[in-house]
Amino acid sequence: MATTVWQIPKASVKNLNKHAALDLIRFAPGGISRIELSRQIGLTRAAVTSIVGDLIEARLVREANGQHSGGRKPINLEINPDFGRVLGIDIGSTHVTVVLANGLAQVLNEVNAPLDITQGPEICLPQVVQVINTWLPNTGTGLSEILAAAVDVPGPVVSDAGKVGAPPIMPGWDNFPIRDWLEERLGCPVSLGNDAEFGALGEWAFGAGRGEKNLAYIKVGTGVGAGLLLDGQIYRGTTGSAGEIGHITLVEDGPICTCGNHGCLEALAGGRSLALRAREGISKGRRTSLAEIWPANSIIAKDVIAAARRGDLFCQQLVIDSGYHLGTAIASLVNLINPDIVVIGGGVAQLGDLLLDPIRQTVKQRSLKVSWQAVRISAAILGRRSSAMGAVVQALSMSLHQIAQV
Amino acid sequence: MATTVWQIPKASVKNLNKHAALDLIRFAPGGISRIELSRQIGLTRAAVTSIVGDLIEARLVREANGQHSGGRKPINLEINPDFGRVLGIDIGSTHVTVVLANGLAQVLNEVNAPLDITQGPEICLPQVVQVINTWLPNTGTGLSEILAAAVDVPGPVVSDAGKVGAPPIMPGWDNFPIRDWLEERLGCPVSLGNDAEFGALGEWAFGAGRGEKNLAYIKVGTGVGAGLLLDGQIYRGTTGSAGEIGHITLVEDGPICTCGNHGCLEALAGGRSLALRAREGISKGRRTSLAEIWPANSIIAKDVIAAARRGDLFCQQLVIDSGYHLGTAIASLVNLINPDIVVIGGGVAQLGDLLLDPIRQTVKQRSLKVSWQAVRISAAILGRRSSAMGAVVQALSMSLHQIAQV
DNA sequence: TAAACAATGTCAAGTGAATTAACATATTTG
DNA sequence: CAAATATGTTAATTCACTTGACATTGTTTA
Repeated sequence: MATTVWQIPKASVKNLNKHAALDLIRFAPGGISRIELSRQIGLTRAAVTSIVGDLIEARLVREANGQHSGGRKPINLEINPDFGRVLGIDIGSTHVTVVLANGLAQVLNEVNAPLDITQGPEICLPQVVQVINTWLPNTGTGLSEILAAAVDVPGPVVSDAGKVGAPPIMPGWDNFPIRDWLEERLGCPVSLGNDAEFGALGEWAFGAGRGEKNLAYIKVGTGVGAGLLLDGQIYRGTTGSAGEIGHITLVEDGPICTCGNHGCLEALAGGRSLALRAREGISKGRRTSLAEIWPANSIIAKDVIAAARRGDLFCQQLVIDSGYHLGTAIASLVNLINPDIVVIGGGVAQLGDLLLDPIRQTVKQRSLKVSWQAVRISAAILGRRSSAMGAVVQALSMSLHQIAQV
Repeated sequence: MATTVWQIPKASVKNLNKHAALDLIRFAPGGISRIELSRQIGLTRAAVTSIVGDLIEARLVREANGQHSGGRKPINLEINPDFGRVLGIDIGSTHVTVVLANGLAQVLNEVNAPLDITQGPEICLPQVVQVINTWLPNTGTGLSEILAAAVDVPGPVVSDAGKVGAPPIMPGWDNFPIRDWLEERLGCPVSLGNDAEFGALGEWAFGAGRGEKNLAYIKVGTGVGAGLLLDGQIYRGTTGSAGEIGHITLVEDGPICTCGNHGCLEALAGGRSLALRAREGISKGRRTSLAEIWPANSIIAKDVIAAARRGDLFCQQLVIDSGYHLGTAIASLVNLINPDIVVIGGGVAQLGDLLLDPIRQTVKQRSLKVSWQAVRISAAILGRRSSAMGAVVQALSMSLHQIAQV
């Protein structure tokens, strides 16, 4: 099993084993004992006793109960939920979700608010802070109690700089110092990431791909993007734009995409395309419950998904078509990446096998046997919250490892 | 810069810094000083002095001369070329190449021999050993002087087991204990890898992608495969079949491929396809110097490449067509992986820009701006020897780090 | 040319995270 | 209840690394 997500900073190579132990404790479902730690890290029991002693003294870890067999009952260790609280902030193209979590990454409270990302950072970010400032006191938590926060946005991120690259969906955000701006207003360390990347992290830590070594999370929202977790580490690529599966060309002269090209996956299977195809169908007189909506061009992807769920055959077919296109692109990904699991997230993933079956079928047909036999294709377990939970994981990584530093 | 290729075994986490220093010395072009090591590893000068002292005492490293500026001249360090010799063995579908190298990975001697991989391991492997046994004594090196060897084969490898997965081009090799068999006959540790994977390693260490963090090596031979080096580490995927770019579907109802599907990249742009398209053109009466060859179905990819080189316009067009198909698949790879560099290797890569320009053009057209702007697309510098050199790097990794262990 | 400066490299004492080897504790089993 | 088994702790020791002083080797300046 992969052990670390946290990129260990150079200054702490010294305490490598302490950080390794901390991550093993964090991500072990149901806790882990000292002896199991010693086996996995490769240290002696004595060394682990000493390391765990430090972690308990720092109030990061506590002892709990677990099961056993044979001799003496092992003492289970888990993160101390009261060591502190963090925020996970998921900024989408039309909304923001903020999650308050404790040390165990348990969600204590949550808030949603609409947002229009095209309005740029000067409008959006103050809105986000405003939402937090009015909501947080009601949860019984002061802003000063927050140890760290992580934010994700739907575009490629230059993570060292805390800015976004050149996102087509985020006009005006280019070069704005998102992380620094938020750190100042929230008064705590902030980490900036990509939504699909954090989705991958969330599903890896607490979702469908728990503990897998190689995971791809496909976020099918307004756009389509992938977050990659390879050999147990988030993979960002050279300029932070790895995983841009949405702009793979599938159909030579297909419909035009927001990126300027034709026939991109996003233009064939994304939320925008789903709505568009629904409207086209209606104008051609296809039989569907959506025909009642007026004006027809107010139909959005959410409507199509809801109708498909209710049993609307036309909308179900639209979803299935999306599945085949997604499957084609995912087959390429499976051939190239050879992952353990592909997790499908975003709105349409709620439809489960209706979407997944055509994906699975296409992947089986279009990728190498060794690769498709090894891969599971599942819907996101954390659903709408995959990315926010990934942000929580990231925020906890920051504060846990920072405190463990000394 | 990426520092390690060698996957550090658990037992040596203790000497982490010693291994880090060794790799920095190995891959620093023109040597590296103690002070530079201390900066890059993050240790004090005193600690580096001690570590380097150990390495010199073990005869792995020696002092050499370099340039300076300012105060005292730094003493450059390099691997001691005489610490030992290794073999790099590249098994292709029709040939085997064996390279003898010293500690600095300098090629001392080389041998080529034909081979038919479809004859299975019981025929091929004894042939390989036979080639080595007759050639090696002439180089002034006894088999007993070889510290380690690395072998690559053109199929997915289960590297822990030292066997191949389920390669379509390698019937009969499935489950044969290639590594163990060779270790016994050669009397030294052997590492088994995939040809594209070792090609990536070779070009990363001494070729076109020297020291890059994220590199993809595309081997265009009889088949088409990619080796991936991500975040400075070889990436193999879950079952060792990552990088199978050759079986990405490009054309829905395209020509049939060896894998059973239709329209795979390999069936459109691989060596087999190149020869096939040449024969088809001839039978249609196209004007080409290849028409002289008789019978027409004896034409192979090598002939087409040679003709294109001589200026045969028909053959050049075939190569350009291959370039566009390769470009389409590489555009997907660039979108997904966002690499620093894509290195094109194999026979056709000798043609340089004739092949690369259509690739570059297609990638520019079909991938995201942030990604194609960041990526270089180059031909392999090591040419035919990319994989064999990667094998040398791997073999040296084994012996250097094993000796440094204690 | 000598003195000052600058950078690299080494040495010796001290620190702390690990190992080793013995012991303590808790739970199941005969 | 004793024996067996597994987990966890303790104290002495080891060794990689830091600290701070010093040595070496080069350039620059008075």
